[in-house]
Amino acid sequence: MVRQGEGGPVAVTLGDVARHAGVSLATASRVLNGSTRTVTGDLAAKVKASAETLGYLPNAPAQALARATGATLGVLLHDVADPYFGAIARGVGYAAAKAGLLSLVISTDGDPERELHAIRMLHAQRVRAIVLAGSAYSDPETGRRIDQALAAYRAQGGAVAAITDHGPAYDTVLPANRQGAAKLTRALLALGHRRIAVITGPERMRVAEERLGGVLDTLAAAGLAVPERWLQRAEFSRDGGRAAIGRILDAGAADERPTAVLALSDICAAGVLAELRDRGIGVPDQVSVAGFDDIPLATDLAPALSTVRLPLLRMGEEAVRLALTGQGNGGVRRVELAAEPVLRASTGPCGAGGPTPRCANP
Amino acid sequence: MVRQGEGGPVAVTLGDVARHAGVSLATASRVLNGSTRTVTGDLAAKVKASAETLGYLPNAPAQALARATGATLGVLLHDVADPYFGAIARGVGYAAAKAGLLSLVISTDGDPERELHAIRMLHAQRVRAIVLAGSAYSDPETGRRIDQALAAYRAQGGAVAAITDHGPAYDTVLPANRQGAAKLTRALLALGHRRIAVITGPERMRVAEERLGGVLDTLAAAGLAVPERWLQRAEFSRDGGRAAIGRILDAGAADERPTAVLALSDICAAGVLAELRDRGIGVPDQVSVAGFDDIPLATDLAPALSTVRLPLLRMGEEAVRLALTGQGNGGVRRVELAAEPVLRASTGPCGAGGPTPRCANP
DNA sequence: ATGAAAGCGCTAACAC
DNA sequence: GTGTTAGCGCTTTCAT
Repeated sequence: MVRQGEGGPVAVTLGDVARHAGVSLATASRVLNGSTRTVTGDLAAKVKASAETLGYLPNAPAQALARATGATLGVLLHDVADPYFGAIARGVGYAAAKAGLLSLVISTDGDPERELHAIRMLHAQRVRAIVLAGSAYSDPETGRRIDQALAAYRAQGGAVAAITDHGPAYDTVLPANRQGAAKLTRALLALGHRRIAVITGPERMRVAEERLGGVLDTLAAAGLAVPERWLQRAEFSRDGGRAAIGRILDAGAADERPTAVLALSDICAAGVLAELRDRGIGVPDQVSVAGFDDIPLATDLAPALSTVRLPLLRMGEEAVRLALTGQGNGGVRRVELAAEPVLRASTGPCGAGGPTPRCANP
Repeated sequence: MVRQGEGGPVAVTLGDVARHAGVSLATASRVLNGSTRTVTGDLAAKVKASAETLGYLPNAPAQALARATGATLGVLLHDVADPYFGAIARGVGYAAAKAGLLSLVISTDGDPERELHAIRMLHAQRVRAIVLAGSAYSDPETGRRIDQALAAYRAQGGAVAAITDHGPAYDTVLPANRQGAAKLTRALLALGHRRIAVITGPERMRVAEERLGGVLDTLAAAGLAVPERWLQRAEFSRDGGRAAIGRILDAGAADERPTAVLALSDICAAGVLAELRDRGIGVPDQVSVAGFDDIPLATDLAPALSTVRLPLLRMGEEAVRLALTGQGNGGVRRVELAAEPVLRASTGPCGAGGPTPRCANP
């Protein structure tokens, strides 16, 4: 009942190598795939030579079956084509490669159902680890099912690590969203801005909430509050940002505008910049704009975007490290990664553009 | 000799489901994983119920071993974090998901050795297909070894598809690099530009050569040639573009400047724009700039970048389709995808900025 | 240090 | 339509 690659010659197996080298299957396995047991250098050489001449390539699924765990790992994210996730995927891939693993990347577009399905697929694949990079924001019901799926996976020896908070159950890499946001806010205050608008993400999105918290707390500490019309929620996308700034600008007269707009994601900020340009509003002269993440694009926007730098690649690498080391030993581990503001051309001192903007408290 | 997920309970197997449902292994297999054979609706329901209550999850490696082919596919590219490749990876992932496959993505940074190694890993995984998305430019020696590795993979039933030309051996998705470049060039000519500089990619990079060919031929047809100092090679990266435009500008006096610069990749063009801005050279007033690819970033640059739109997502999807359908039937298939110029704010009529630029033939 | 052999979980002949 | 059974290629115990 042997099926084989459609019409192709069947692959060279370990058995072939063993026979060719005149040793047992066990010995061949030991030399070709790291075992604790040791083999005479003499035989080892012979086996290697045979493998080489025969062009032996191990059958990974067979190994995975026998070892009960594969040489792969999975990453769950919203969209690989999004620069934020692309960079994380790269970091994960890099660390995976260093550990001899291949990485399966799955774009879920933030759809919890697809996320759930993806977890099951990865579990079925017996991946060594799952990295959660999409900022999960699901209804409690689906959230619970996702946690269950993950728990089942872990119960069978799988490792899970999260990037940004996905609940207390997982080892997680935490960029300093809150502190980064606070620092950026202080920088804006130092520039004299008092009339600050904020564009944040969907309500259930943890990263967004953290960042928003950092902003609002800092503002509060300075005795400031953000009027409701200047606090907009938007998808973390270009169009989301564009629409949000539109709402802010349309909410009041021209002299009732904020002097600074803080978009809690760079991709959003790009939309803000675009809309501002279309409306002929000068940045940073009439209004300062800042983002968050420091995706590569940030430098290339005009004006170059002030933002908070997140070590995206590093976040991916760190998550893999977390997942691959000492899982299940002590309690849950959390590694915090610093996030520093980077001030570029899109922000300037309040009132720089002339007498128009009022820099006082709204 | 049963090893199991570190300390965890062992997984529910098909056997468990069969026993629980009171049917044979074969029957359970047939209902749970599509077989041609049909099963009574009655039994089928029972099996499904058992699988559900037991929380059965198939063991993909075991299936792959038994079927001699896995439920995965691999994509080889330079760097997922690069917007061009990120979009392609997304398209591949999308099509893969539609076919019920998971996708392994590997960033090789264009290193032929790593590419070779990656192919072997993917082959070992028994992936169903390999998509070549990195524009291969290797020395002939490594190129040959890569072709061999791919041939071995195909000999065992693997499918290969390429995005952009990777040699005559593979089914390939061909964006109209040459025609797109030609059309863009004609658009520049129509704007009155005659003094055109070109920034292309590394010499061995096929895509770059195709695009360059399109530009040069079109120019030649108009009786124009690009002076050597205005034809620069650069890595397809931001810094590559930046350095290249620097060389062009430094090559002559200010009145010896090109009136238009054609960068054969958007990411390069972003660098060009940055350098121009730093030098205080107005775009498009003093010099027009255009790119190639139409990555999402292009719209967000200031001025928004004129470029050639490539259907990146579609390219990825199409490659998967190619790989997954009728491989090995007729000869090699090539699907051409249109590439249309998109004129935005970074290009303008020659001489628009005042009397300075000479729009005549250099 | 080496070999023989028993599975890992599943699929697909083949028989009924 | 359903069950029996022989592998798929590899790892790992167990004996030598």
